[in-house]
Amino acid sequence: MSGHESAVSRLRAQGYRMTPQRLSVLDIVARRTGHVGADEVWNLAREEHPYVDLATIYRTLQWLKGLGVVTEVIIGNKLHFEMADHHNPHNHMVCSVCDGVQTLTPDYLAEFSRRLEQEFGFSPNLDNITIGGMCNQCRAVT
Amino acid sequence: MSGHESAVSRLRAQGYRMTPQRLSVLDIVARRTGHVGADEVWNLAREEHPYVDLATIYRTLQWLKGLGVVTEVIIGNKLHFEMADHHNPHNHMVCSVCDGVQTLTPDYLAEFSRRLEQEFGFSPNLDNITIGGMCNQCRAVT
DNA sequence: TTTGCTGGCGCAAATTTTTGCATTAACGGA
DNA sequence: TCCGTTAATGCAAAAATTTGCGCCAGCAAA
Repeated sequence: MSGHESAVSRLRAQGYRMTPQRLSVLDIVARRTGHVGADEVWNLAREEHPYVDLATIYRTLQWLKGLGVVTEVIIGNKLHFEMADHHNPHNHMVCSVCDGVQTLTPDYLAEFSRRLEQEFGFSPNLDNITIGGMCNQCRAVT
Repeated sequence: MSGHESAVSRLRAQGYRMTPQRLSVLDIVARRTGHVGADEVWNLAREEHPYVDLATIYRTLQWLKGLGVVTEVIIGNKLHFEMADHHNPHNHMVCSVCDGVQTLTPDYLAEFSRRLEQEFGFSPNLDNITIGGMCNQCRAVT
C-alpha cells in the first residue's frame, strides 16, 4: 500500500523482470518519506534478503533513476534517493556546511529549462539536480 | 605566463602556503584550455614531482574549488576541473549519453539564483553546477 | 507445469574519492 | 640565516561506487 504498486506493474509491463531484490529496494525507498542513502537501503534490504549484494542495490537505484522512478540527491559526497513524486515534483538545495536539505518546487527551474531546450536543443534532466550552496543559518554563523 | 600568477599571490597573501605541489596543480589546470580529470592532473604533476600523492591532488583541487579558483565539472562519474574564469564565467551541460560538454553563460541561471537568495536566504554556488541531460545529437539518434 | 532464453544477480576486483595520522617543510619573526 | 609554529604532505587504509563475468532465476511460450 505504499503507493508504488503502479510503478511495479508499469515496470513489469515494460518487460523488466521484477526480482525480489528490486521489489525490496522499491519498497524501502517508497516507504521512506524523504531520502535514503544507498548504504541504508542495503542494510534494510538485507533484513529481508540477507544475501543481497551492495552492487545490486547500486545497480537497481541507478536503473530506477534512469527510468524516472526515483530521484537522486547528492548530500555531502554520498548518493541519496527518494521516490520521484510526479504529482509533487521538487528539487533540492543542500547546504555544503551543515548538509541540510531544503526542497524547491520546480517552477523555479522551469524558465531556465525552457531556454536550454529552445536555444541549445539540450534536454536537461533537472529531476536529479542538486543545488549546492550555503543555507540561511550557516551563513549567519560566519 | 599562464595567467594564474595573480591567483598565486592572492592565495599567498591570504596566508596559504604555496607548496610546489599546489603550484604544480595550479599550473596544470591553468595551462589546459578546458577541463582536466583528477587522475590526469596527478599524472602530469608526477612528471615534475614524482613523489606527489593522489590524495594531495584531490585535496588541492577541492581546496581551489572552495576558494573559487577552479571549477568542478562532473563528467560521467568522474570529477574534472578547470580554471574559474571570472571574466567569462560559464556553466556546463553534460550529455549523459555521449559525455559531451557544452558551456553556458551564467545569465541563464542569474534569475534563478536571485530568487533562491531572496525567497529562501539560500546562497547557491552555481559556479560548480553541472546540468545533466541529453544533447541534440544523441536525442536525434534515439 | 515445464522449458528456454536472457536479463539480473552474487561475487570479486577495480576505480574513484576521502580520511586519519605521523612527519615534513613553508614562511614570518628573531 | 636560523627557528618555531602549524599547515600541508605522504602513506596507508577506508569509503563509496562501478564493472566484468559466470551462474541463476523471472517469465513468456509451449
